[in-house]
Amino acid sequence: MSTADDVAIRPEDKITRPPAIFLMGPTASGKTDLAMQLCEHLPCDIISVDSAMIYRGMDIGTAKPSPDELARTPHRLINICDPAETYSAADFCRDARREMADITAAGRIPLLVGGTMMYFKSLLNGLSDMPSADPSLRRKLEGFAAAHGWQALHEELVSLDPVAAKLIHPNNHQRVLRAVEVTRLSGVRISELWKSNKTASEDDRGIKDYPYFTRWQADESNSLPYTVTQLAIAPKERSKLHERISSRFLQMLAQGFVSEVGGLKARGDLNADMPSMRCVGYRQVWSHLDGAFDDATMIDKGTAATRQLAKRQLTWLRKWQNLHWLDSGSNQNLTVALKISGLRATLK
RNA sequence: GCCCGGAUAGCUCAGUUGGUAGAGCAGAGGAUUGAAAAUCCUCGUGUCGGUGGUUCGAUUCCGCCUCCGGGCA
Repeated sequence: MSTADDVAIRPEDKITRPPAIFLMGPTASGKTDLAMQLCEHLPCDIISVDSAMIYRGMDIGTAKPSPDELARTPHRLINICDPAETYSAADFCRDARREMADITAAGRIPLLVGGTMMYFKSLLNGLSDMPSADPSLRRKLEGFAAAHGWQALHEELVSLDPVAAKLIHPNNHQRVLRAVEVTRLSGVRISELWKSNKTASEDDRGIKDYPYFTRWQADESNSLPYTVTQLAIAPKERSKLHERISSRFLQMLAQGFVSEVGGLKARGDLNADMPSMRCVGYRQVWSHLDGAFDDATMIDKGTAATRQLAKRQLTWLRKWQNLHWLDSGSNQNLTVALKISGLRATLK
């Protein structure tokens, strides 16, 4: 296995690593518009980094670009799954790398645009080599939890992997389950695969009850072989973002969001627990169609969920390294983005 | 006009047998390795509608006033 230095200091890498651009930002910040503008000035092809736009038939609620826009500026990794399917960060890494290589081979620049920060992070740093989800094992573990309590499954994790058990809150069923799953399938503790450092908590914000923390250490053999310009866009004021979220949600409703969800519901093979139907907006409209609450409540809950999503996206971005910030309200973003990318020489 | 309820955190409400108060939601901060638009953690001082009275002490009891429901005329 190579170390960070092996890779970082090879001078030819600096020369041979092709360019790529990341454009990140919270929902409703204007990413798509800016990306399409960039495409008019750079030889870029867009790859969507969005865990909801992957689904076919989920157009209005995911704020997917219109067919017109897609015809003019194609987006890769949109409409690649049926809403009954699941997709993962690992699937994304594999697909995105394939598309990036394809774009690069054509002499063009991959422009990755989206709001799924976990996907960006995984792509950039690489995921550790661990087994993927095993539905039948998950069913078994969920059954165990249903019978004996989630606390019991967490106790199981304490015996299998005490470090992970310490890092994963017992209430976080999803991650407790995953940690047990990995150990059961691979025989290796997930905390080893994370390459966790057992360290005194130097940085204990948010995890002060936990005496360990981990760093997501890039596996250099896995990390992205590109020279990446990383851009983030958001309004300066949170209140401005909230306004944009609210007006965009109303606009989605005016475009027929409720009947879009109604159509998906009418298929009969989808349910509210699937990842696709847990997406922001879809979940609230689904419940509304079930009669759980009226229009006004659905709008309140839908916009609140969107605001919460945006907040979590900003939490990722706030600590992101090597990020260049753009203000959604500015009209200089295109100029600034071109300048930062250092790719003026390739202007069309 | 009269009677009965309400008036407490941004919202919906609980509560204090009189010792200045707490839930849910919203909001803020954080975590984040195959579900990630997911999942989870942390954070609650607010003239307890106004005003006068009783009291050592009133958000709590009493009077009046204002506003909002509902009922009767």
